[in-house]
Formats: sequence, structure tokens, C-alpha cells
Amino acid sequence: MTPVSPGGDPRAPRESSTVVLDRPFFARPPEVVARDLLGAFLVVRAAGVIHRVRLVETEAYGGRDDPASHAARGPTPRCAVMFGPAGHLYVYRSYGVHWCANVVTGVEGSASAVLLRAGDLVSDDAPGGSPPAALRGPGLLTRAVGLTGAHSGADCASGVTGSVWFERPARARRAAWRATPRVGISKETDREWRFVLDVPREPRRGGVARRPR
DNA sequence: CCAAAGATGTTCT
DNA sequence: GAACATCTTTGGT
Repeated sequence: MTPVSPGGDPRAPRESSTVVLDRPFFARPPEVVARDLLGAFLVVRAAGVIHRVRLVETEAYGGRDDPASHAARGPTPRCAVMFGPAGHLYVYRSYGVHWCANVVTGVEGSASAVLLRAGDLVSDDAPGGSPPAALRGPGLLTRAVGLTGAHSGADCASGVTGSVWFERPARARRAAWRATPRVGISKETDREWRFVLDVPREPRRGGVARRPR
């Protein structure tokens, strides 16, 4: 990671104004929240550095009515956060290796959530900073911004005073999106609750775009 | 390029 | 023990 520039950079590109997503935003059905999170930004503040990820892929998970959900069999020590109020993070360990981050949605007790599957890491405002990185997969996304199980239960719907929150551009246009079956599950596979930004065309530069050096 | 194996926390059988 | 809301590494076509 690039260290914070001490004097600030007057040439830092100025983002257009953004709106912080509040609790009513999350207190809606998971498939609605999942779709509306596409194009929004996950913001994580860790050790004085702010990471911003533009979300491009999400998945909705229900509660007891969804066999593919961790909450299908009721609250456990791991997924208890899902049964709490909306707008809190639910971070769990996947295959003993990766961290996966969700936001709790719906009315309290419905135990629904949205899994953050992929995004684009926005470069920091440091001059010559690292270019945007494509974070494909929930485990890579959490690792890039430093989200771990320690963040599970954190409230990310009470403004920018915490360490995690969500933003969306004030002049938000409805982005084109696509719904598909969820990835990596074996139950309820016909439910199309995976949402991805519908990119017009993948920039294909005539075959393998290997970066020369 | 595609397929298979390996790592390993939490939960269920 | 076995299954998982996964990703990396290795080895074979």
C-alpha cells in the first residue's frame, strides 16, 4: 500500500458528491439491496488508509426460507449477526482460508444478507498510486481492503464515523445489470439472486492481454 | 488452456 | 468424518 501523502495533493481528482447509504436502504429485501449495491462503493478505513471498492457483483441470501443461506438452520455462533438489524456486517471464514463479507438486510430477524462477491479497487489519491485492481471473488475482495472476522457485527449504516460504510454517487444512474443463479452452491440453484453489472463489452485486445515489461 | 488437488474454520451427520 | 457462499498451485492435454 502507498503511504499517505503528508501534504495532500491539490491535483487529487475530485469525486462528485456521494451519498452514504443509510439503514432504510439495507432494511429491504436482499435481492433489492443486492441489485442496488451494484455500482456503489464499499469504503473501509484501516490504519489511516481509506480503501474504496466499486461493487460489480453481489449475491442475495435469505433466511430460514433459503436452503443455501447460512441462516437456513437458525442462528449459530457464526451467523448470529444475520438475525440482528440490517446494515451490520456479517464476515465469515470460507473453507478455513478466506474471509467473505456480507451486509445484513431486510427487517430485523429475517436473517437475510448480501454477499459482496467482486469489485474494482479504486486507486488512492496519491500521485502515481497503484492502478485500480479487479477484485474477483469474495475472498480476494476482503483481503484487498483488510476485512476480517473482527469486522463481523460492525455497523456500517450509521455514517462515516465508523470504519466501514457504503457510498453511492449522488447523481446515480440506474446501471445495467444482469441476474444469474448463485455461484458455488448446490441448493436452490434455480434462484437467480446473483447480480452483476452488465458490461457492454470486455476490452479484448486481440487475444491475451499480457502486459509486457 | 483446462482439470485436479490442497489448505482448513464452522457446522452438520 | 463430510460438506461448504473459495482461491492458489500444480500438472496434464
